[in-house]
Amino acid sequence: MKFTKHRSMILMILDNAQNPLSVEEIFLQMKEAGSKASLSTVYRTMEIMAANDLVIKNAFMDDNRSYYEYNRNEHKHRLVGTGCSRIISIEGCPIEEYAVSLCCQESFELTGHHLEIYGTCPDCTKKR
Amino acid sequence: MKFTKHRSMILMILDNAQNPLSVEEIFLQMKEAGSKASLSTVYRTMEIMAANDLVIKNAFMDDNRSYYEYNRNEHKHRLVGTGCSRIISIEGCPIEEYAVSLCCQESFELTGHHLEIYGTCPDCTKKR
DNA sequence: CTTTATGCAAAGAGTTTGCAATAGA
DNA sequence: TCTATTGCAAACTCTTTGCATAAAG
Repeated sequence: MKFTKHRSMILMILDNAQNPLSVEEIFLQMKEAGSKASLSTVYRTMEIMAANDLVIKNAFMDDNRSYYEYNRNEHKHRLVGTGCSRIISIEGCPIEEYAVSLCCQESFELTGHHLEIYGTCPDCTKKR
Repeated sequence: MKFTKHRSMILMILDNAQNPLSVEEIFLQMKEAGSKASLSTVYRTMEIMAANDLVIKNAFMDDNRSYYEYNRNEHKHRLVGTGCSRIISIEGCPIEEYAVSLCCQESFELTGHHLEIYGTCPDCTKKR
């Protein structure tokens, strides 16, 4: 796997992103930054990067598009304020132990999990 | 919203399904059962049913397709086989108690959470 | 009878692919 | 040099839409 201008730009964009980005969003940010990469290059690159664990492919958006985020190799969960998108990182993992025992019981080989908790933050609650 | 043959058949299929079904899967099952519904009818129907909370639209398969499941109005989590999309429903909610105490501690008002556990099922593990 | 649902075909998104040209190691 | 990457256009898949017809309430 070679490291080209396009690829380092993609990684930089994802590294700076607050949220997972769609291929089109990545492509547009590249364009803004002066890149002339083609859309198919971005598609191909994202696939390769996901296969190499440089990025994580997400599908939680239910709009039939793929989203990608930088893989920081850290296991994190978040409490997300649904009113304002305020985010609180959760210390530790409240589900790991459960996931292990569940997989053991079902004879699955555990590969991961996704957990996010949603709520209304104090400020948003006050405003109502 | 009118109740037609097509619609009751779709609900019946989803009610009997073990997993969320793609539009195409629903369409094929209808065909097998003798229905001549068109694909676009199924697409339109699923959208309407999701808007009316009769079904739940899912997007966790990361193949950029929509999946639908019958809405039993119950809180459910699952263990998803990443190799074959086999799904095992989890009994109870392993995170509810934690979510409540976390929100209490952060002065958030809990509104919900998303939890999904991923693994490789026994069959997929064998095949490797 | 009025409104909503349906079938069909065509259009629209998002994504993938073949191939020749290009650039990294 | 040699192989991996890129751009372009075309192809592909999933989904949506317009419109005339059919069926439900």
